[in-house]
Amino acid sequence: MKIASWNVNSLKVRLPQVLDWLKQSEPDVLAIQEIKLTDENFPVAEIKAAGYEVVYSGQKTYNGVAVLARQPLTDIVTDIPGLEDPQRRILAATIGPVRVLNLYVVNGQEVGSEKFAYKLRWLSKVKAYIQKQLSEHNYLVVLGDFNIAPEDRDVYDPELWREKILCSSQERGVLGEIMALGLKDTFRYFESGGEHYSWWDYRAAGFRRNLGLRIDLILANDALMRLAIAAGIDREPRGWERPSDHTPAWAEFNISN
DNA sequence: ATGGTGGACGATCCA
Repeated sequence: MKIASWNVNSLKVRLPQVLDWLKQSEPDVLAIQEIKLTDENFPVAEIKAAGYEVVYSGQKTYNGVAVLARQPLTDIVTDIPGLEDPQRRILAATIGPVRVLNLYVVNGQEVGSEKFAYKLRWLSKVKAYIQKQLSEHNYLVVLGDFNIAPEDRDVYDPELWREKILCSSQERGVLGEIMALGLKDTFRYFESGGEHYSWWDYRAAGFRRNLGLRIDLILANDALMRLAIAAGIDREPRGWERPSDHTPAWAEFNISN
């Protein structure tokens, strides 16, 4: 089972690229973030025609998440206990034996800002939900745009980004707490080196110069991690015409469905 | 030089 994550930065603009990527990469599950459209405007027919079932939690202009899968998606959750939030950032679904939790983590703008406080609050509620999900499911994947670079090797210039948003000790601390519940970074199970990124700023020719951060993560619980056979980041879509600023990350597990 | 680009939307907000 191949599971992928991609912040598409507007599904309206990126739908053709999503369909192209599905065809060439053949994931069993694709979690997408920042669809930036309402449920009424979700392109269900196009995605079904590509051979995928889909569930979504949309919002006008900002945020919005969806999960595409070759098999039925069940037990859908879009709101979690203790988090009254109009922003559509969470979508949990079960596909075959695997529970999938798709997250569009709050960006946070700047360390110490009101949005930063919201980010930490949001993460603490999500952490509690993940703890509960771990106790209820044999196989759990938590994936998405985490808006946190886990370590310095995930950042093109760690000194420039030291204690900045996406890299601060507080953000890394909460991510560490979440992973300590029993989740591992699938990418790091297979690749220990630096210069592997999933997001490059549109500005300052970030992609051309590989000035990126690895902030799109696929975490798996220990039982599922034992079945992991590969993980990676597909840089190709970031080089396409009119790209998202993120590129897809993926992980493959030795389970048939 | 406090910039740059991109999406949504229709003046700014968000990333």
